[in-house]
Amino acid sequence: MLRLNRMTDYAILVLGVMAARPGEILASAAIAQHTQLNQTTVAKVTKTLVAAGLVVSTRGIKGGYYLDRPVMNISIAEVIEAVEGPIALTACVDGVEDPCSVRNGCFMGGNWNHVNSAIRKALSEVSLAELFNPESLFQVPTAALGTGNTEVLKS
Amino acid sequence: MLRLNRMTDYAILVLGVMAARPGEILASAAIAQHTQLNQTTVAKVTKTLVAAGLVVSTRGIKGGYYLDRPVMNISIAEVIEAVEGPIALTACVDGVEDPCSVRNGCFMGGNWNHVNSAIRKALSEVSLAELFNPESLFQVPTAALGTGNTEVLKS
DNA sequence: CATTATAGGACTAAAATAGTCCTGAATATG
DNA sequence: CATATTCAGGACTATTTTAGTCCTATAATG
Repeated sequence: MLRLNRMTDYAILVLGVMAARPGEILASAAIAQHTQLNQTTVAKVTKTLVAAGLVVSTRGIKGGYYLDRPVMNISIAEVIEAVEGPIALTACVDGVEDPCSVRNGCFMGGNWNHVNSAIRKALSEVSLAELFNPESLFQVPTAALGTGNTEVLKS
Repeated sequence: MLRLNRMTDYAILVLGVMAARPGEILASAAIAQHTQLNQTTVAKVTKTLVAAGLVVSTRGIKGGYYLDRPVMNISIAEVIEAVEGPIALTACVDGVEDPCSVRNGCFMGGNWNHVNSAIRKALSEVSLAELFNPESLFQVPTAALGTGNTEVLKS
C-alpha cells in the first residue's frame, strides 16, 4: 500500500478543522481539542504547515493559526509535499553509497519520471475542498469533528 | 515522499532480469547473481511474484522462475499491488479500534476514493516495458545488470 | 531415492516514523 | 514594562514498520 504517513493524516485533519472555522485564529490547544490529537502532535504538524506556507501563525496571548487561503485552492499534492517532501516513487535502493554501484548498464532509463509526474498530476488536481465532505463543511461549523475513514480500493 | 518500499524495488529489478532473458528458467541463485541481491531476499521476492501470478515457478533440479507474460503486459500497478497490497492512500489513523471514534460527523465523505482511483489509473497506464530502458533490454541481454537510479521530482 | 530447487511460515534485526521534551522568541494585556 | 501565553525549532526517545534470516516441508529430475 502506498500509504500516507500518519503526520499527513493529521495535517489533513488539522486543515479540515481550520477550513470549518474560516476567520478564526485557532491555538494548537484548540485544534487539539477539535481533532482529538495531542497538543504536541498538533504543534508539530502546524509548524510544518506554516513552514510550507499553507497556514499562517501569530504568537502571543491570542495567537494561533489560520489558513492562508481557502481550501479550494489547496491541492492534496501541496499537503503531501509539505509534510512528506517531494512526491515521487523511488525505485532501486536510494541509500546506496554509489547510486549505481554495478554499472554494467542500468536498465532503467530515468523513466520513473513519467510515473512520478503522472502521480503528481493526479494529486494536484484534487483540492482539499473536494476531499472534505462539503455538507460537513457547510453545516457543522462548530461541532466537534471526528477522524475520517478511508475505503481501500481493492485491486 | 510517497515511496515504494525496498521489496517493490527488488521486485522490479528481478522482473527486469527475467525480461532480459525471455524463455530462460532462472533459479533464485541465478537471479541473485544478476541483481546482486542476497539469494534469500530474491527468494522472498519471487515467492510474492509467483503468488501474484506475475511469475511462474517450477521446482526440482532444473527449477526456477520465468515471466508469465511479456513485461509489456505487466503494469507497474500490478507489481506494486503484488508486493505492497492494494494501491491506496489512507487518510486518518487506520489502526484505530473504532474507525470513527468521534462520530459527531466525519468531514471526509469517502472522497479519498477519487484520489485513489486517479493514482491507480496513473500507475496502470505504465507498463514495465516502458519503465525499463529499451536499449538495455535489447542490447545487453547477458551482461550483468546493475541497480537503477531515480531522479526525484522536485516540487 | 538422493539431490536440487521452490513454498510457506516464524522469527530477529534494522530502519523509519511518531511522539515527547526542552529552550528560546514574539506578542497581547493589565 | 512585566508577565502570561503562544509559537519556533531542534534534540532525543519510543514505537512501529520493514527488511532480512532461518527452518521445515514439498515437488521435480535423473
